[in-house]
Amino acid sequence: MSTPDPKLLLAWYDSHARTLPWRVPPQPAGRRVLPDPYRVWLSEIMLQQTTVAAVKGYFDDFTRRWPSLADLAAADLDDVLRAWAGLGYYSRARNLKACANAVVADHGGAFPDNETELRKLPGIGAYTAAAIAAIAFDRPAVVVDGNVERVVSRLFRLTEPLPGSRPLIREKATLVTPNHRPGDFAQAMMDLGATICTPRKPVCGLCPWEKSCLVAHDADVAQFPRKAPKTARPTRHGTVFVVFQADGSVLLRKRPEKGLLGGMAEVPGTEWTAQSADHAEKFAPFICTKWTKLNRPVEHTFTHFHLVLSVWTGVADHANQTIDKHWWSSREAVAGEALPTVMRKVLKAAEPHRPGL
DNA sequence: CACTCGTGGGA
DNA sequence: TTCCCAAGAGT
Repeated sequence: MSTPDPKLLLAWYDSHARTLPWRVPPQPAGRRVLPDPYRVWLSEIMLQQTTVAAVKGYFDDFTRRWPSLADLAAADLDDVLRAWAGLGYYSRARNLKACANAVVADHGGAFPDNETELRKLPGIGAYTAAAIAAIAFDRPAVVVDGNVERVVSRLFRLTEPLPGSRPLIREKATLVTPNHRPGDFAQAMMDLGATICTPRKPVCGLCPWEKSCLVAHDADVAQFPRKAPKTARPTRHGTVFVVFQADGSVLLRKRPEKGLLGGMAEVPGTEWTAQSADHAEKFAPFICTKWTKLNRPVEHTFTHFHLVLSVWTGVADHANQTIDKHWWSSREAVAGEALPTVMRKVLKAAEPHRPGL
């Protein structure tokens, strides 16, 4: 069995590359056209643990609104958070803004072209530094993401489960990464992982590396890469209060800057705890005389826990009361708030109780 | 090193 | 329905 030949993968990529908004298509032999580093960086941040389908719309919105790095550096963080709402992993949005500021302040507004300097920027880890160096600057960086882990684990039939196998995966990835067209090679690995060497039902018959793959003809290709067993997801409980005014506006507040959903908007509520302690009456702000508890709680599953929220709704007794660190969001404004998906679920559940329908 | 940190879609 | 997962980073 021969070592996987980069030329075979690059030839496959030349005819099968996905067309993506942040990408420059593979060029004819001898030509090299590099993409805008700003767009490469933005796409890489958005794509961290996030599907291409989910990213596309956000990428279009961001690049339309902030066409250049300088535009993003000049933006308000809260505007960036509002634009990011729904995409998840919100620390990415904060680091995105911090990174834009740092590149302007410390690098004259141009991204550094090497992994070492890229790695020092907020939100850019080992993978993203290598990806930007390779894709935006065509540097021969070893790019190891989830796709590469899967492809390499299969090519070399690595039986040790993740994450323990990572050092060996990197070693093998280094072995196959060429000095020629490293940017296209990195993107080719991702396209291969996304369209051929997929997690569940890989299409080995269409793979340019089938002949050099040690598991292509196994019955259990999809069992690679092997992974350590996952721990069970606990359930947390909380109570939230959807307070309306007669004009249909709703009371919101801002979550703490750090931690889960950091800096995002929410309706007021209790802490989320393991016990379903319903201290609702004690917590409820004294701005509504009458409260209604929804029959059905709102449920939402995060990466590491499941959340069950009891939802109480009420209409404020007096118009435009000022409440410290809260604000009233009008019907028109709610859509543009930095509300994470779980809070949009809460508002949707309370919608039948909103005045002035 | 192990844990935190979102979401929507597909099987 | 339930589970898994998708171009990881920060601590």
